[in-house]
Amino acid sequence: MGVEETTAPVANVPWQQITPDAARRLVIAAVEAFAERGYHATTTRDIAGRAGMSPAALYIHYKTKEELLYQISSVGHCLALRLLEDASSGEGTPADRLAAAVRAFTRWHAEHHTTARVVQYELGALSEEHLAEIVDLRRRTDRVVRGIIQQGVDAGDFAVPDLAGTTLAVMSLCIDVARWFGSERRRSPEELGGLYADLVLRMVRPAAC
Amino acid sequence: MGVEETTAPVANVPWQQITPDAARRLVIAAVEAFAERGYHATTTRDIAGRAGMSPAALYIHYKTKEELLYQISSVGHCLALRLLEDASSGEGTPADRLAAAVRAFTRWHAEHHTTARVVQYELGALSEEHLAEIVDLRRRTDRVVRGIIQQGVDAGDFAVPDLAGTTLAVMSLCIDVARWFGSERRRSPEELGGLYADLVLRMVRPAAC
DNA sequence: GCTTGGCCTAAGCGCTTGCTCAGCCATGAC
DNA sequence: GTCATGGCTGAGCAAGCGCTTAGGCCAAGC
Repeated sequence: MGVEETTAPVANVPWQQITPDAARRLVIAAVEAFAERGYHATTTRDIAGRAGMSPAALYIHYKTKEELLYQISSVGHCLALRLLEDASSGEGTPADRLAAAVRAFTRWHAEHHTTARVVQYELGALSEEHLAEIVDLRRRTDRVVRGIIQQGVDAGDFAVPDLAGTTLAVMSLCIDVARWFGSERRRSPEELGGLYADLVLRMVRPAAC
Repeated sequence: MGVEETTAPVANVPWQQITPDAARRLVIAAVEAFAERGYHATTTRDIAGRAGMSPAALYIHYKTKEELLYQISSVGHCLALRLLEDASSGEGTPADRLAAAVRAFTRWHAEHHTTARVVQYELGALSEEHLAEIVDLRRRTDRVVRGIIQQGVDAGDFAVPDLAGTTLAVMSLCIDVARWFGSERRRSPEELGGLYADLVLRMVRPAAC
């Protein structure tokens, strides 16, 4: 509903793939509102108002308020997955690729922290079927990162006693950026990505030398 | 309202300091409900029902639904702060104390992940005055952890290029446990505390030897 | 035995919520 | 011209919300 199946490159302008224009304006308004106050505290009147429409206009483009959330969650998760897959299939050592993945994933959560907040913290409001789809996307995301770390271990570059646990910690660190980013202004998404890539490499590096 | 000022030891039985019994039952019911569905999606009827009372009984013990949230948030933040202060003022090297702090903080977020979820993710629903109080508690919490890391740097035990950023990352890692813990059963709070203490020590350890 | 005060309930008030519906208006095909 | 169509609005419905009120029950104090 509103998303075109496309192999077009991931745009830097967000939500470009959503048409028509009114549907896109609604999604952007919903992201803002959901990020600010949460899904349940946001009214359909508020969303429609931010998009410059009457409440009824929302239901021409989306069957329910939940479908709007699903749209945001779906697009966001697909984007995050593609970011990680790109980093994973890049050039260089496992350390290079892990650093690239963490940098990209962190940057995305910082740069689009409003979207990321909705994507990461409002899963509970999805319907059962929609949630199942999203959970599957998250599993795939996890697998990509675990794969990179596994390769580093196999190559002898990393020393990781608990692969699943370390993967979880790495993902968790990046995701939590969405929670606090914006409340402290001093750090840019790029700087943060660099810092986090460094910290993660330290986590997987062998202790002795 | 319901909290006794006390220097008694932190009890393992949660909410023991809240009297009378009915007020405590309400708090416990509210924690469950808020953690499951979020503050805004929880009704006062649901809370009262879980506590075995009529909706009106809630308002004998708490002026508003928000005051219940504040109670939970306040007690939770004080508890977390005390955990970290205890670890910070303990014996041993900075590395020992940092490990102890991370282990305790992580364990708490895992063991009481329902409470922690409310404490960490429902701040936005607090009133302005209550939020200000809580934000102050969080600043103090942050300072404690930064203090430990600073001591390690001063002693030459740690090599940390960005003190504030690393502190943020350490706290963030522990806090995010509340988001996902419970969805994967395999790990106990103790194991997770050990794993995270190890990962954090790796993050602050000097690279060369 | 009566009063007091703490704790509770049934009923419901005023309001907001997600969502619907009848109808308006610009556009484009014929 | 005319008629269908897609995008939109104003008005409003049924349900559910946070919270209040009037009053009942019962143990403790005198």
